Amino acid sequence: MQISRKSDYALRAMVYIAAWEADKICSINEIAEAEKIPREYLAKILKELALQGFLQSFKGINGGYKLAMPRERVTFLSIIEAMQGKIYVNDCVRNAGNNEACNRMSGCAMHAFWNTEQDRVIKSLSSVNLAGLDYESCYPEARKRKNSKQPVRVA
Amino acid sequence: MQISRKSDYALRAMVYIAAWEADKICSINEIAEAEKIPREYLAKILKELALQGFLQSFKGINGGYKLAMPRERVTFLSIIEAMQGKIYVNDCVRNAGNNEACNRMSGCAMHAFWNTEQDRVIKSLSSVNLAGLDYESCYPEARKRKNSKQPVRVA
DNA sequence: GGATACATGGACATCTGAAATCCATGTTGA
DNA sequence: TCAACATGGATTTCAGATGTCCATGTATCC
Repeated sequence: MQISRKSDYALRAMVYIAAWEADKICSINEIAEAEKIPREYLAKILKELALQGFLQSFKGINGGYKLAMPRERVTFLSIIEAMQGKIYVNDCVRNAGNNEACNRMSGCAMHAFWNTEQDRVIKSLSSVNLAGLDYESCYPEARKRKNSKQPVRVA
Repeated sequence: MQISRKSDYALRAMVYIAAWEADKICSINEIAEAEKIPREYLAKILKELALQGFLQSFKGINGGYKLAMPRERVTFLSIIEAMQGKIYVNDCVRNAGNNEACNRMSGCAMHAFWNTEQDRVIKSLSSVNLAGLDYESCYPEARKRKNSKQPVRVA
């Protein structure tokens, strides 16, 4: 895997939105400025996130975006895959099962390793969600959320 | 990180060479054919690996490459970094410490996660080396190495 | 109802680096 | 002298990531 800038932007935007009260609507301009993300590019990303059900969009003046689902349900992995598609540490793993499988598939000396590594990465990225972050130290200006119980990330 | 095809080729080539007795010299053509790697591209890769001290090259007829150091000393990470340079799961981590550090560095809600993830990946890739692979099942045709004690990969 | 501040959508431009190829040259052993 | 190999460098291809522009639609406010 490689976290593309696009995914990183998406994550930052989602984290930013998640830092505020659930009903606050954040505009593209606001997020772009706060997170130093190219405005037009961010617009694309947010639209995509909305299409994929992560965000709810509001048009017109005072428009913008807010989370479309509870923070607990939004994992890093889901955001990243929404932007980049499925991620793989190595083509060796990506091609497992199809006809482009690596030529020494069955006996590939490294295959077991890549598989293990792949699982580990997926598990890690799945283990963090928007409810498990330390918003206070990151966005002190954000109003505190009502239910501020923060599940600890699985080590 | 993302394992580029180049790194994958390099790994496969190194694994192939490591499967044989230490004094066997493998030609580019031989490796290219066995591992299905574009011949000219592989030539570049092997030359680079030689320059960086992983392989020893032999010119002229019957020329080729053999390992330049004990298999134990060649980790996956070292090969990958030789091909791609330092790897990072996210620019957030790459820029740590320099002036392009992410704008919310100190309070970035995700920074701790990426750091942990980065360490984990590095540790994993460092934990496998050319001495810890199951060559028998992968290269049955390869003559068995003399010292065939195979350290088990750290789980 | 007009001005304003938003999102939308699509086309376009840029840029980068991975991946691959070509070919001319040097080296060695039979 | 030939065959089989490595070396070196220039060049190409190509896709995808990244970013920009602009015309259009929509909701709110005065």
